[in-house]
Order: sequence, then structure tokens, then C-alpha cells
Amino acid sequence: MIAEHTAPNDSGNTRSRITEIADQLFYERGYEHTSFADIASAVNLSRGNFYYHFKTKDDILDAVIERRMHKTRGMLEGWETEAPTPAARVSRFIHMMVMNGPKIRQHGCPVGTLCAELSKLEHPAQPKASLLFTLFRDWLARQFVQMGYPRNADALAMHLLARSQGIATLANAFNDEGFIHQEVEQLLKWLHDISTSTPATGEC
Amino acid sequence: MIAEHTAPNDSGNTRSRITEIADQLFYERGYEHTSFADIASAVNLSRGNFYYHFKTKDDILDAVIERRMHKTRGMLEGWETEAPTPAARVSRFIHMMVMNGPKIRQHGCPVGTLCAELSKLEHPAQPKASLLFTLFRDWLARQFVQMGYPRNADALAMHLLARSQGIATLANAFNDEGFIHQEVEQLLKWLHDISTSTPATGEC
DNA sequence: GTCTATACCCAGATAGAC
DNA sequence: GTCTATCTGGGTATAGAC
Repeated sequence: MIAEHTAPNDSGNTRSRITEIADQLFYERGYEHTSFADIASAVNLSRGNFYYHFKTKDDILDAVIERRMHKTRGMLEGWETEAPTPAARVSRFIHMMVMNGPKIRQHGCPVGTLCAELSKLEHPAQPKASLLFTLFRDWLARQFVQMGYPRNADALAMHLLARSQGIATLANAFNDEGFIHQEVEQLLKWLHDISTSTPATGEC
Repeated sequence: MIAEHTAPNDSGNTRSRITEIADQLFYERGYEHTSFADIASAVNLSRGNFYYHFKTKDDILDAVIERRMHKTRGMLEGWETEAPTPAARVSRFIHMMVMNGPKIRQHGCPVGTLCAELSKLEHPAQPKASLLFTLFRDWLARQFVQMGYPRNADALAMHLLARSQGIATLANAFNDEGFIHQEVEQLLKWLHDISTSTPATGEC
């Protein structure tokens, strides 16, 4: 593990710049509809040079998914440390939809739309993309366990995830950000109810 | 309006056959990822002849959306006449997810995924595709009005639509049909609750 | 109405000079 | 590491014979 001579100029930076731009473009325009040329021009690279950093388009997708995994993990850890109670932490998740309201209205949920697209393409990376959902799912389930719902924590997590996805889909289809607020209110009420009521044996 | 000589052999049939196949392929593979060659070969037509029936790909999309509008209207009218109460009619809507479970698991909701894709493409037909949602939205709202919720019938309709979309998205992402059943149970309970309880002034 | 042939463009991907 | 030039394939779309 001696310092190798593999410390290229700023290829690491270039690579992450490409990944960052690709992440954004895949979200805004979709994976298939984003071309190498789109990404290259956004990063100010020639198409030829592009292939020095990524051999195939699938490689870029892989890097983008990994980047999203990393960012998501960081966000969840942040909520974990910032918010004192499980209910407050889940509330952070719900509020995320309000914070990202304008982008959701324009492009839907980054995770949901990517999974849907890769599913239609029968793309090999589809299972990997679904792991982004799993990240949220498991994190939410842990919160519900701490809230006193060990038996159906996963069902509650999936329920909340589904509600969020539906909100994003319709807010996007109808170009209606107000709908997000409207539904978030209901979700917060739902969260309040289950976090204050005594968990019944087979609740929810 | 005298009978014109525009009654070509079976071009009407060919056209509707193309539209039917395109409808299916757009659902299964997505709009952009479906090529003329895909459709033509599925209909057993040469690519050249294809253009006799549709000038551009957008024209096919238009025809597909109109076909879906037509079919949806027919389905909703069917539920309207078959089911005696508004609650029973909404229940038909909810059960549709169970009936289409396998396809939803594989390809998501036909309406939701089309709207999401067209949104990313910034395709001119996106608003037209959203009208498919509007069809369900208005129909559901009418049922909730009849159920005694004139004030927030539309909010209830949107809520139910969103729940359905979320269920479809996650069932697809996790390839999990059981999740549909699980959530449909909850939706039926929700429907039962609001259809039997006395509507409060600002309920739900 | 149906076909073959083909124009045209843009995508992903490669070669090789600098 | 970056560039230009280029290959190859597939996509939409057209022309014109039958």
C-alpha cells in the first residue's frame, strides 16, 4: 500500500463531476433520454475524452446509483443524529417532500422514476436501483420499531414509502405542488396518531 | 355526409391493430424505448408500409392515448351501471389493482408510468396523458359526492389516486405482488370507514 | 395498401495523435 | 488526460415500384 504513482491530475474530480452532472440529468431527463453528448457538454468535455473516465453508459449509471446511495445514507444518518425521537426522524422524511416540492413537481421522485424506467428497459441495474428504496425502507422500519411497532414496522415503512411515491407521481402529473402540502398534512397527522396511540397487537 | 369513397380495405382495422399493439408495447417497454420496427414486426407489417397509417411516432402516441381514454371511459361507465352504491363503485376501482396485480408488478401503472416518462421527455402530449388521470379523478370525486362528501370529494379522489400510484410504484420496484394485497386491504378498510361514518364538516 | 430501398441523423463506442 | 476523427448500429422518416 505504498503510495503508487496513480494519482492522476484531477481524474478523480473529473469523474465525480461527471457523476454529479449525470445524476442530475438522469433525474431531469431520464436515463435513456440522456446522451453521452449531453453529459460531456455539461461537464465541458469532448465526447472522446469522456470514454477515458467511463467505458460504457451502464458504468455511469452504476456510479450514479452509488452516488445516490452514498448521499442517501448520509442524509439518513444526519436525521438520525439531529432528531431526538423516532417520530421526529420520520417527520424529517415526510418534510423532505415539501423541501423538494418544486423539483418533485417537475420531475417526480428521483428514486421512483429511475426504478420505473429501468424496469421498463429490463436493465440489469434495476435491482441495484431498488436498493435506494430499501435504504429508506429499512431506516423507516427501524424508526417504527423504536416507536413501539416491532411486528409491523416494515409494513408501516412500506406504507409511508408508497404514500410518498403516490404524492410525487400525482404532483408531477398534475404539475401541482399544493397537492404535496395537502397530503403531507395528512401524513403528519397519521404519524402523530401512530406515535402517540398505544400500539395495539395488530395495529395498522 | 354522403357515403364517401374513403372506405379503404381494412385500413381502419390495421390502424386499430397498430394502436392496440403500440398501447401494449408502450406500457411494457416505455414509449421512447419502443421503436417503429418493434411495432411493425409485432403487427406483421413492413416498416415502409407502417408510415401509410401513421406519419410520426407522436401520432401513434396520440392514438394510443385516445384509445386508453376510450377504454377507461367504458370501464368507468361499466362500474357505474354494475355497482349499486358509490362505495361499491369505488371498491371496483380499488379491486382493479388486484386484478391487474401481475402486470402492475411487472410494469407499474400504465397511466402513472406514461405520465412520468412524457414529463421527463418534455413531450407535448404530456398534458393529454394526464387527462387519463383526470378521468379517474373526476369519476372518483363524483362517487365521493354521492357518498356525502361534496366539499372534499376531489381531495378524497386525489388521495385515493395517490395511494394507488404509490402501491403500483413499490410493487413494481420490489417485484412484490403481495404488497398490493396488503395495501388494498387497508384501502378497503379506509373506504368502509368513510362510507359508513357520518361525514364531518371538514372530514379527512 | 403493401412492399423494398434508402436517406439521414444521432446514439454509443473506438483509435490514435497530441 | 485531452483532443479530433471515425466506425457501427439503430432510430425516424421518405421515395417510389408494385
